[in-house]
This record gives sequence, structure tokens and C-alpha cells, in this order.
Amino acid sequence: MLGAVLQARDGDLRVLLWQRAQQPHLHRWALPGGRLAATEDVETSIRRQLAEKVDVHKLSHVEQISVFSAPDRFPGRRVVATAFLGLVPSDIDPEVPADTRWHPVADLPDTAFDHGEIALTARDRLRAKLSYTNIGFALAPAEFTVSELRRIYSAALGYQVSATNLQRVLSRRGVLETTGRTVSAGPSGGRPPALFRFTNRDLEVTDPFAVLRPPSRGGQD
Amino acid sequence: MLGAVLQARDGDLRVLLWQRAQQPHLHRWALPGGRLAATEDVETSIRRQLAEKVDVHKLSHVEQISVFSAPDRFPGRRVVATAFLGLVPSDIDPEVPADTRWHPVADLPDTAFDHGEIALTARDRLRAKLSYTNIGFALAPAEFTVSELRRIYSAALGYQVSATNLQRVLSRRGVLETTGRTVSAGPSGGRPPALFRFTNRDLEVTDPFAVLRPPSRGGQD
DNA sequence: CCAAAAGTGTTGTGGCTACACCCATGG
DNA sequence: CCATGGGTGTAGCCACAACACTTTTGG
Repeated sequence: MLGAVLQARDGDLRVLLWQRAQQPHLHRWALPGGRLAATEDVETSIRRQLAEKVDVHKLSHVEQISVFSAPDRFPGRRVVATAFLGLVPSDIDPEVPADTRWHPVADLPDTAFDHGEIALTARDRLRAKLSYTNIGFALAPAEFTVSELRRIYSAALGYQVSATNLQRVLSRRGVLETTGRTVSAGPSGGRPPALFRFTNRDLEVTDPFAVLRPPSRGGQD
Repeated sequence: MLGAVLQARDGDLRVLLWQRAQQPHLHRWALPGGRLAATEDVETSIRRQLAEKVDVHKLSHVEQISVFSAPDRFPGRRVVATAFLGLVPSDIDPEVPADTRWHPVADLPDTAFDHGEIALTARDRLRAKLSYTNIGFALAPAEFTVSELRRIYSAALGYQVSATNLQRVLSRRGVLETTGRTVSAGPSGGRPPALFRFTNRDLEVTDPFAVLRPPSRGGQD
């Protein structure tokens, strides 16, 4: 039961890690997690673990990544871990314990066990879903300017995206809508930006990317 | 540990199910599977289970679907299942036990526990991957005509795909290649079809569907 | 020579990137 | 009035679906 909690922070995509104080893997950085209790399903459990151990209460999105089960992944005894991707909006700053840090996923420290690999898998899953779902809602505040959103997408994807096309793609898909309000311009002037929000804060697939799609007229399934 | 083994058979996408002979869920249809042994990882284990129990030795592709963990999914005690998608090429016909059948996924019988839901999840995963990967190799024989491939894709997707465009999309992506050989025409005449094969029999993503893709010139990550 | 099936040529379209251009503000 | 950042208009591209057309066989 491990959670790769990701957030767009300071221009990078970061993952929450804590530094181990005992053997094995003393001083290495690990993903937070814990054991499944008898009356929970796995998603409930990982949410509880993250709230209790690292004060992350407001995961805007949680999904399963995979089960990691190589017999030698944990020294001594057999440990099978179910790994999760969790996302935190960029305007939230949980009060994490002293041994815990947000590390850039692109520049991980020495990680315990296979936790580095898990973090990278979580990042890749997020990146893929940014393209074909509305999952950006889980990284962004409730309302934001297109510039802010651009910074978030750039951090998560690892390259600069154009604000112009970001707005256009998400609007065309009906993912983004304007609030009608604007916020005042920055200290160096410029036109005051409009505030936007995501129309839907549940995950939905917005680009079914079905090549070989069903015939346009005629029977479905 | 459960395997949803799918195959394109007789024009349908089918899943291998066996009929339970005891309580609970007497006479309902269940996915094959078993328990994880101490020295295996989960993929090795599901391959072993399927070979031992239903004589499926030649899974051309195996991947994890998800962990199913609702506390009440199994009556009595808590059972957490890791579910897999397994694929069998259409020219193989395993000698399955007497209590086992290939059921169309679109028309499932009464299933045990949540196994029906798992089979549908597996089908949806396969359908998505047919669009953006070369996963067709796992459903097709080593060599085949475009017509045969069309039948396989149509069965898996649940709607008719055009042979013309199927060949074109897969060729453009470099997924398909001709063997140079042809096979003789059918009883009703017609031009003898060419034999094709997949260029690669390992899973690869052929359409990265990255909207918001990185700038064409300039810095990557 | 005709029906049937395989395979190619070609047109139109939608969604995207790139970039030029216009808009609204602070100093 | 000009620098700065926000936002729109538009051209071009590319992968695809659709369908007309050509090719090659059996009878």
C-alpha cells in the first residue's frame, strides 16, 4: 500500500517522500503508505494512510497504478505492494512531517526499495492522462488564469506548453469554461487575465483517441 | 489472482470461464485463477495458474488490470484479487476442462462474485489499446490475411472495421508488413490475398496521442 | 466473360500547431 | 504612449474515414 502523491510545485512536478530512520534502507527516501485494514477497500485505505501519516487530506484524484510483486523487491520477506497515484491541487500546502519533502520527480534522491520506479510510473500515467482526459482539474486550483494553468501543465509534462493552444484545446473539448471574472494585472502591467475553471471535477475521457472508430452511420456494438 | 483470458473466436470476443461446483455462488461462472506462491511475482503466478488449471500455455500477452478489494466482494472473509488481462491468438484452441467455456464478453452468463465486471474491464482495456498500440499481434496468428485481421479487430471492438483502412493505418504506423507470399483464393473466387505479419510481437505504443505535444523544435524535458 | 474478393488512388475533414496580430492594462 | 502580458484569427499540416476504382482470381 504505497501512494505516489504528486503536485505541481515551483515549476516542477514533485512527489512526496519521507526519509527512513531505520534499516533497511536507512536514510533513503520512501513513498508514504501502510497496511490495508480489514474493513477497507484499497482506495479508502490509501486515503486514510496519507491523511494520518503526511497530513494529505485533500487528494483531488486517486487511482491505482499497479501491483509491485517481484519476490526480491523487499529484503527478507515477501511484500506485495499496491501502488497509487494521488494528486494535490497546486494551491494546497499540506503540513508535512519533518522527515518529509517534496522532491522533483525528474531528479529523485536515493529511493528505498523500488519506490523510485513507482514514482516514475505514476508520473508517466499522469502525463498520458493529461492528453486525453480532463485530469488537469486535479492539479489546478478551483479557479485560475490560463498562465497559471500553463505553468502547471508545463511542470507536469516536463516541457513548455503554449498558453494559446492549451486554452484552445481544453475549451474546444468543453473541459474549461470562463467564470466571467478577471483578476487585476501584475506589477509590470499587461492586460488583466480572465479567470477560468474546469467544467467538471470528476475524471472523464475527453479524447477517446479511437483510431479505427466505429462507422459514422450504422450500428454500434 | 484472477485471469480474464480473451480470444477472438467465431466472430466474437470471448472470455474463458469455468462453472463453479460448490458454494458460494454454485453454478455461476468464474474467472480462472489461484493463490500467489512465495517465490513468484504476480505475472509468473497467473501464467502458472492458467497453464495448470485451464491448459492455457500460450498467452501472447499478459498485463495487470487492477486490484479488486471491496470488503464485501467475497462473502465471509476478506479477499483481495489482482486481476489480469491475458490474450490468446485466434488460431490456438487450448484443451480446456469440461467445466470450462468460452463465453462472449458481450453476453456474459451469471458470473460469480465481481468476475463479470472484471471481464468487462479487461475488454475495455483491450479495446483502448487496439487504437494506440500494436496489441493486435496478441490476438492474431503469426501470419494472416487482411480479411482475417479485419474479422479479429471487428470481434474485439464490437463493430465492423474496414479492411481498407485497417491495413492502411497499421501499415502507416509500421506495425504491419507483408510476407511477400499469398494464399490461394477461396471457393467463390476472388483475388488471392497476401499474407501479412506484425513487425513486432512485443507491445509498443504506436500512437502516443499526445495532444499538447512538445514543441517541434526546441528543448525537451 | 462475369462474379467475387483483394487491394490502391483520391478526396474531404477535423483537430491540432504555429505564428501573426489585436487588446487592455500599469507606469 | 509604450512596454508587458492576455487573448484571437488564421494558415497549414497530418492522420484518418469514406468511397470510387483497379487487380486478380474461380467458374
